[in-house]
Amino acid sequence: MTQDMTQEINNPDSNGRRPYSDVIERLRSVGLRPPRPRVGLGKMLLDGRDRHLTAEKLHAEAQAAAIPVSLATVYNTLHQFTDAGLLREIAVDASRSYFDTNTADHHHFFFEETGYLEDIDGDRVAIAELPEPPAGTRIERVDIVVRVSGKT
Amino acid sequence: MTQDMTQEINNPDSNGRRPYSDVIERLRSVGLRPPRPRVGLGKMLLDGRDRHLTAEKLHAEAQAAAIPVSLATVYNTLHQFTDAGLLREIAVDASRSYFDTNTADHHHFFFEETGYLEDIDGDRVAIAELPEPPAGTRIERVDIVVRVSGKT
DNA sequence: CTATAATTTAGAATAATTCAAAAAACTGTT
DNA sequence: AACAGTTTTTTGAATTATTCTAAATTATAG
Repeated sequence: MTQDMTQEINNPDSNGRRPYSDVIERLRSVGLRPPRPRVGLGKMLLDGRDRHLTAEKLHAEAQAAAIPVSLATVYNTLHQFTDAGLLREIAVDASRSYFDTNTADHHHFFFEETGYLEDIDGDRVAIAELPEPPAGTRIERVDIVVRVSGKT
Repeated sequence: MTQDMTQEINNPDSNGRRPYSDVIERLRSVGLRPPRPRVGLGKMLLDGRDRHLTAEKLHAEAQAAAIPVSLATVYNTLHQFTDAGLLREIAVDASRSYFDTNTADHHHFFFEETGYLEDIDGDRVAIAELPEPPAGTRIERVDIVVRVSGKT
């Protein structure tokens, strides 16, 4: 390897695209450096698709995509991204953590049988009334989970 | 012990109260038999107080109340009660399961720093608009979690 | 290119929960 | 009150998700 990876990563690839630079910029903008595993995961997580992933699933996908990251790094990265506001953590199932690549205002359908999550755009829900937050606190977020089950 | 426990349990105690019979009736009404550990936990869970408990906390309370149940039984019982509709399971924190003794229509404040949960009566919240459930499904429940954090 | 700091890694450790097999308790029937 | 059949509980091991730790690697600034 004659050329170092920092360069290779930022330059246009053989198709003329610059596959990593967007991710690197986003990472930089939230104060995260761009080591290769983090960038690799960033590319999978921050490509604009709205997805709900567990750490295990992301790890498996990374392996499949020939991005060799350890599970510990997957966990670290998910939490770093969440802290930086690039992801959101959702609690629906008590035993697994789901990370949501959609950080816009939105809510979820939760399919009780399958554990599947589906986004509900924020503008399709209207909360007409909500109590004041307890004294000394401020509302960070309102999460709505609509639990549905198959009619059968 | 000359008298068997089944009787003792159903009869008025020395204060003239019948501490177990209500619980036993409720269990029976949902198809659960009244073995002693289950009744003991039922007494702690179904006494009308609105509480949010983890399995560990309930186990500790039971020990403290001289109701010797194993942790496995606590888990079994919590799930049986939940399946029977006597409790509700809440997912807010990914790592712990909370069981809610309040099964009426209501929602929650979640204090992010402490993990504490506070009830919001169902009539203090109004949802003006909600999308149709996905085809082939029916809404089981709408859970709203208002995440708050200390102003400091 | 080197020194320093940050990051990743593998694997051990932890925490919550579930499972499995044996022991105990409950039920309905005599 | 005793019996047989079933349910429930128990203990401790097993599992699963996640976190931690120390060493090795990689990135950054000078």
